[in-house]
Amino acid sequence: MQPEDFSSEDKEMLSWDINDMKLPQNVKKTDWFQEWPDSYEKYIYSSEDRNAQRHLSSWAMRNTNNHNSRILKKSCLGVVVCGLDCSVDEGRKIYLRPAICDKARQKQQRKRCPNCDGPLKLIPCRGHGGFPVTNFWRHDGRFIFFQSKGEHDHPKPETKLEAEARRAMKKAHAASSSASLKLKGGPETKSYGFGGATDLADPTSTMVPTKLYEKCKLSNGRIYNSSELLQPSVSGAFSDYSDLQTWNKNAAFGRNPLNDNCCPSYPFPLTSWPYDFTSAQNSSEPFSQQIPVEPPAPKTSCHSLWPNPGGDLYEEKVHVDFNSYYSSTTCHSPQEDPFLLTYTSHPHHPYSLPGKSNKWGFDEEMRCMGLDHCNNEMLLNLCPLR
DNA sequence: AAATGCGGGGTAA
DNA sequence: TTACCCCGCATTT
Repeated sequence: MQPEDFSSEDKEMLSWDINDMKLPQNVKKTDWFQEWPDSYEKYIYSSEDRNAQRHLSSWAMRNTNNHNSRILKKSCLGVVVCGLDCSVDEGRKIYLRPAICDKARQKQQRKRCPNCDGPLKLIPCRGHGGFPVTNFWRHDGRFIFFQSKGEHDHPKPETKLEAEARRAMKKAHAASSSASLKLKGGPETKSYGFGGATDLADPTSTMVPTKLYEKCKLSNGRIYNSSELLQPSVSGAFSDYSDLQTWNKNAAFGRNPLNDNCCPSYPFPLTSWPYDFTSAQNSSEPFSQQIPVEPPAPKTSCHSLWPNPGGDLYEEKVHVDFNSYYSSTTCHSPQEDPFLLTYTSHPHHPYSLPGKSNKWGFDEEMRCMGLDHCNNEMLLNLCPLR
């Protein structure tokens, strides 16, 4: 679209700044929640959007005091990598999510690489003139305005959900290890990053805590079986990113190769379709409020089938599942651990989308997901379950 | 336990 | 003034 094609209203929608005294209120079209906002972007979300309400991002963003209670400012913490630059299988790298809490982050940095036991290293974000990328949130009227400044100059970390699930898993492993130690009276489990592997059966009926099971379901839409939960694994690993410079060039500019892979290369390692209609029906938010009015054309094809698209990434299992799974844990292979995240710059599955401007990246992802949803059965057939 | 938000206070340009 | 940062505290998840 050429600039002259914009109406004055469109221009108003584009020209606002988070610091303006007055922000546009005649918003006709709210944006779909962006999980990985990058570069200099602005979005207007519905005030009903739970993810926007919580100022969520899959980048590790911490609160920053800007002495302005009207505008919430957050800055990026970067990504935690292995100090020895180790690789997991197929060259994947470890990209952990920095803990948001200062104390927890210090603690995290004393921990070892889950893959090689080397030291961990925090790569700070310097994407905004040498400072961390900043995100700004402002609630105004029926909308939540979002603005980001800077381009992330580092790989994506695990999402919040992945990190949480990993923690939960580690905890459960510790618990199960100590339980087995008590039972058998001796150390016999080997640590694989998450802790010792034990042969548990169905997670719904055995030692895997229900909470963990739910958490794993929640993290990316999959319901893992116990062998997946406990197999030797390394979390937060991505491939082909040993050279950050390459990444930077790739990410230049305004986009990130991950965004090109809106769907996993191994698209649907799902043991069941994750959408839970009961949950959606029970949603406290009216469905109509969750859908941005007049969504961009690409996603309209399926948006009516997409339940609660602006819905809760992190609260209601279903939506969480999708958004997190598809946009961050791209390119799963059937053999992969659920938390082995891959990072490929060469999408090779039939559902990847061509390069595009970052602006609609997530919408495209949503479209992709919508398509996936529409073609659920077909795709499940295409991608046999383990 | 960790994430999140708030706000006091500091530094540097 | 602006834009960073650090810290402690309270609340939520």
